[in-house]
Amino acid sequence: MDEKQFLKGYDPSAFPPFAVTVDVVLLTVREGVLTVLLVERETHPYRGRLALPGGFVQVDEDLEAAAVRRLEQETGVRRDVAHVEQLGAFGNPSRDPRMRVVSVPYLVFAPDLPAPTPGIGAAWVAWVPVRAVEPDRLAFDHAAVLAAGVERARAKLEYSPVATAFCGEEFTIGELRRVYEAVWGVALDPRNFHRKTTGAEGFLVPVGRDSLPGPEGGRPAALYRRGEAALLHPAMLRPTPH
Amino acid sequence: MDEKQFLKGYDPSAFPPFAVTVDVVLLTVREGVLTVLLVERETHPYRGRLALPGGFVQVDEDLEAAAVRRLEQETGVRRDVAHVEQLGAFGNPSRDPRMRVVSVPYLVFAPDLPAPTPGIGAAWVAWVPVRAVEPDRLAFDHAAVLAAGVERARAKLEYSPVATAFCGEEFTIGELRRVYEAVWGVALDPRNFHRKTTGAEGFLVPVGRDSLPGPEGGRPAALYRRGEAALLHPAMLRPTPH
DNA sequence: CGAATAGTGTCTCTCAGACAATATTGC
DNA sequence: GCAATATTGTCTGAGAGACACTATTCG
Repeated sequence: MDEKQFLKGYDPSAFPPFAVTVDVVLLTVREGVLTVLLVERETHPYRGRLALPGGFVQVDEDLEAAAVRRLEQETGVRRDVAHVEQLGAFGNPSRDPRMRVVSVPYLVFAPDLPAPTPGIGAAWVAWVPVRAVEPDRLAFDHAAVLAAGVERARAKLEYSPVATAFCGEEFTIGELRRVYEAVWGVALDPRNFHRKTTGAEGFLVPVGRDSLPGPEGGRPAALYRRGEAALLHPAMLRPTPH
Repeated sequence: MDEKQFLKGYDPSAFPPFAVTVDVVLLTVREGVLTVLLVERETHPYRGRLALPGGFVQVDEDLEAAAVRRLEQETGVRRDVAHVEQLGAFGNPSRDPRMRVVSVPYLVFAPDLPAPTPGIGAAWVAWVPVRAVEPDRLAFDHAAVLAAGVERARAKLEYSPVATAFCGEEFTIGELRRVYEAVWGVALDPRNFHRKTTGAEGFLVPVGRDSLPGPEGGRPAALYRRGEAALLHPAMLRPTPH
């Protein structure tokens, strides 16, 4: 049988049927606290429980396109103001009581945003500080997905410039430092942080203007934009726990 | 409608039908060269083309279990002599001409092994040096999967002790150095390498015996096993390209 | 002025790369 | 001895954390 005949006669039902979903781990920093967007499910299964936003991938839709679509539908965040990366695949056979589902979560970093309005499939949408999330209250295996996302975020800040995705287009070194402090959950020395960020080749580009002084007073800070570097040299290493 | 009724009346065909496969990027170091295991496909699509070993996930089978099963079926490698980690999800809608397929590749590091015998779905199995793989000759999107696996391997050697998975149970510093040199494709200074590996807390545990002298002559080397550390402190950084 | 934040400089310690020197094997 | 590999040690420079000090704003 030649390939054409083979394809024509091909029977998809010969393969185990799966559904594929995408979930979105949307992280931001609000008031100095690492925060994740959660929805309350309004349909079974796990109706009424908190969950990551997400949904089924359509037949001709790319995985990342599906995640970006759900992101826009449920939160109004456009992909061009955010960093989006795949977090892996979660496919434990018992993770969804309906049928066999493999979920491909995407990790998104966005600047602080106005509170989103509930969208498709969600009764309620809110920003929740990551430290306040009770793992057992999340639907499906979303506690593990969220934990993987937070750990990825912490590691990624060390060697890539993605922390800037949590800031606006222009930002000060102090704002960037508060991002690192929120994601890592540690206090950093402002003086060493300034020296290291401005010293890392291609990380930051000075805008040439100063910020307005903040509500707390203090000297206005120089504004920066993100530079071209894809990797941080030298890396911004987390303080060692011991 | 309560949850029970909902589940009872649930119709899986309401969701887009996907197939899910696992692929295995099995890397080893043979004669100082980073090498990947490839098969020749004996079925459509891409019949006769080179591909990564892999196959469909069964309905009640965990993703990693499916990858380990294919690994054992096609190569005889048991998971306890190898390092296995998920590499992500590849789900471009056009990646398989038969139907919509999402593949979840797994990255495996194993010590040098005897040549495997062809297994299910493969006409031919062989070790191929990674540098000799012609990307356009690979089936599906396996060139991209392989590239992701090799890049992950290179990065992972820097901050984790997984390089030891390429060695046997007991190994010398020189054998470990040749792993790093093969994966990174660079020459390393044996003296600095020795100082750094033996100095990294928990990386290596001395066995207390020496290896037999090699065929090239030279002083016998002390044998080591892998230590308990999950992360390398300090990291083994790749030489910067410039 | 003091409080708050921004930014510069300095000191010390760790660690990376370069490479000298010594140790132990086979031939 | 000579070639090859293993191992220890030494030097120098980059970069980390600790922290003194100056700069600029508001009240």
